[in-house]
Amino acid sequence: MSSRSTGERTRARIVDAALETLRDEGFAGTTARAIARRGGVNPALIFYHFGGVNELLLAALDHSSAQRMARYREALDGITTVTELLAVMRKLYDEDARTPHITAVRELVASGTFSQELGPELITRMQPWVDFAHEVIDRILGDSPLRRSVDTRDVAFALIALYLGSEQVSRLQGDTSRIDSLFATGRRMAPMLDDLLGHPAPSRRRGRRTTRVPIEG
Amino acid sequence: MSSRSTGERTRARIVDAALETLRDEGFAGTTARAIARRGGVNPALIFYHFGGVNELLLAALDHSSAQRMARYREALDGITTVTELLAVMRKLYDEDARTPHITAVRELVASGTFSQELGPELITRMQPWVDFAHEVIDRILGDSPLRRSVDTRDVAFALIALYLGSEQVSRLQGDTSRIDSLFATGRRMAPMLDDLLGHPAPSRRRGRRTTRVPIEG
Amino acid sequence: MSSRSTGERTRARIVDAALETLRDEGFAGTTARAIARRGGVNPALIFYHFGGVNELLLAALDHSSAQRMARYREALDGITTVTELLAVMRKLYDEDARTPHITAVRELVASGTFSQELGPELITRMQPWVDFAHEVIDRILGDSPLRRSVDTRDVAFALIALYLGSEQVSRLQGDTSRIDSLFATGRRMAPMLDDLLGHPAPSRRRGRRTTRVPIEG
Amino acid sequence: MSSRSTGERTRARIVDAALETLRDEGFAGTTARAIARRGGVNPALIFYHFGGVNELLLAALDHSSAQRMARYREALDGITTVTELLAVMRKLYDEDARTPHITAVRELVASGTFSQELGPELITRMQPWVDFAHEVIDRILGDSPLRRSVDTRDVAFALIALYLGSEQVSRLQGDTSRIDSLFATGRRMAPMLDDLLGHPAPSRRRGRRTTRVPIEG
DNA sequence: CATGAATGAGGCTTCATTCAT
DNA sequence: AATGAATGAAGCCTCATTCAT
Repeated sequence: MSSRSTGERTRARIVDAALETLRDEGFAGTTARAIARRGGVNPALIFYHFGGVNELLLAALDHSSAQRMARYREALDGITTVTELLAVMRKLYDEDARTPHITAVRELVASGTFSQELGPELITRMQPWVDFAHEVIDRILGDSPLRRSVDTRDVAFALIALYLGSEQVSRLQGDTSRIDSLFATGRRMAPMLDDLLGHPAPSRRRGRRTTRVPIEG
Repeated sequence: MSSRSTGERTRARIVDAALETLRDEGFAGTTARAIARRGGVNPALIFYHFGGVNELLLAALDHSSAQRMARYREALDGITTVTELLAVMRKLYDEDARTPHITAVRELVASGTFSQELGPELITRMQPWVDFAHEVIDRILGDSPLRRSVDTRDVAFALIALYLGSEQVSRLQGDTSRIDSLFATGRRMAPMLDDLLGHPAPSRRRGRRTTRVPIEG
Repeated sequence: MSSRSTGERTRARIVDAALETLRDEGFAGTTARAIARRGGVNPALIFYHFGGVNELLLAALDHSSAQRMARYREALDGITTVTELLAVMRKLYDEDARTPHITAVRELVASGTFSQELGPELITRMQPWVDFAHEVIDRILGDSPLRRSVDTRDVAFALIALYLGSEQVSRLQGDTSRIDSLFATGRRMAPMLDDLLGHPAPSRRRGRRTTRVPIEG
Repeated sequence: MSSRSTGERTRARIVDAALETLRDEGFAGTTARAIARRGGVNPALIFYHFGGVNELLLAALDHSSAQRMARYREALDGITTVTELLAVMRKLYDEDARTPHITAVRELVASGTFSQELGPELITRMQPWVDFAHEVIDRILGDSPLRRSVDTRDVAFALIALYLGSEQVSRLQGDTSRIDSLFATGRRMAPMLDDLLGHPAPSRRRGRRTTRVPIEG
């Protein structure tokens, strides 16, 4: 159905343009004019449809976040081991990186932190991700004895911080290969962590893995 | 000796004001006027002494970074275990948080990422920290078997990303207690990691600790 | 038809204001604010409509130049003698002096000479006038024997230099009467030059003129 | 004798630097700082020694003008024919162009025209040159019959205007060869003018020259 | 729904000039 | 005689936002 009204189509164009501008120009470069230029629309439409630039950015964040959350929930559903987690996260991160999502989010979080207008809205919008991370971690930790010494909310917080921080640093350095490498290191250590957590090694490799994971393993 | 010339004192005031403004107003709020107001100084002096706002911010970063690096080197010298590392880092982080340092650095990194002027300078200035982190990690990993599966540069990258990301998220949320909690969790897990790394448990507790660290431990 | 859009009218007002400001305040006094004040317009409109002060000045030059060029071409069409040339030039110069044109042009040329932005643009815009002058000179020199010793491009250059220089000096002195006087002297010498060039004396005076032109002639 | 006091030497350095800056950067680029930088002195010295930038520029003009006037007077002394005039002027112009003089003067005249401070001073300083030109023209015209139709003050004005205008245009175009060419054309026409003025042809060429001067003549 | 025009605030920066030393 | 520091005015330009059409 192409039943979307003209206005809806315009709104979608503007939202997409906003995300792309955030990714390509950064928050400071994401002005009404820059967004409009990229979207091929009149800058005044941003105000007409969204009320202002900040409101547009939040709408764009909501849009992107909803899409990604759905995907994350689907992909991480049923994950119970670190090994699985990392394998799936690797894929999800690739997707995040292929869309403007991750950079746009980080730019918004970074630059909205001191904005009285954006700050509170960003906190609200980050909470579902914190809860979701917590939920996944919780599931993976299961009833492992580690549970007693680990605050799962801390781990959720750390993972989100690491996610944002990694994107930040690699973006600054203009080199994302370190993130690939980090995932690789993570996956080599995952079995060891799963071992600590009392998770059986993946069935297809049962009996072959040990705690010590050689690089080529 | 208070033999500093008038100019040196002014420059120092401006540098301090710049760091404080970064911390309290964020990068976008760190305008020449805002800095000058905070420093009780004529805005033109920023250009007279530093040539421009960006140059001032880099000078401020250099200043803060040099101080912290000296402190970090001194405090982490000789550290060989995760347990020690976390204990010292806890102190260092507290210091970082008491000064404008950490927030200022993160604001600069976040907002300078898309700046053609700041970006390259920030990369250069971040490198010594990356190298330093790598050096410390390297020392702690020693010749542990884990070495074979862990890329120490990935760990250095991850720690720096986690450092920046944690500050970012807690600053957005306006709540730094999560970082305290994270450090606490880290310290409870440290002995386990040290165990994995083949480090002997701290002598005063020898024989009492096991891999499983109870929360109240 | 007064069907010009609001924008066109505003642009025209700004262009006129720019030329008048150049004439009355000189290049250094032709700031965005000064132009806007004179045009009764918000200074930001200069940037909205023209992109910048320099761009506006070039647009104003183009506007004025196009008008004058059309008039010059029309008025000098078919002129073949120095006598005619001076008679027509006298009129054209009066027109130039009644509009902001001539002073504006000279101010732009003078002050744009060292501007990397304006310089090249001014050269480009001066070329048609050089070509036009050359064309007229060429026609007047005809196939006179003088041709062999005179580089017509030199004469074109000299006339333009004289035009700009005369305006410069008389403007500095705040006295334009010298230019009137110079034209008068020129017209008294014109028949002599035409004689040298082999042009017949004007028909209505045929047979009466000689090379020697008495002042009262 | 190196009996010049330190102050005098400094003043001279500043004056030279001012002229060079005018020539190389134009009036707008001739700021206190730019002059001081070029002269290797402290900007405040300009105010200490001259009272202000404008006063310095006038002092520099006086300095340069006095030197050139002495040279012009000496070189043009006794000149009575157009041919001689052009030969000497060719040399003088070369000198003018080798020093910052001519460009500096023109920049000052052009940019000072609208300055309430500089304008009147420039008029005063230009007058001796107008008088001098008039004097030379007067001598060359002698008691030629042309005298009756030519206002010698107009010619003086025209020559000065041509001098300034030529420098202006050639400076804008970044090409001084047209001035060489113009001098050459002038010299080819000079004998004809001298003929009109009743001056005998130069003795060494007596009998060979006619009114018609072929280019290769 | 869309547009072009307009506005006022505020950004960085440069300048001539003065002052204390 | 010389210097480094300091100041206030003014320049250009960009932005979010609003309004009339």
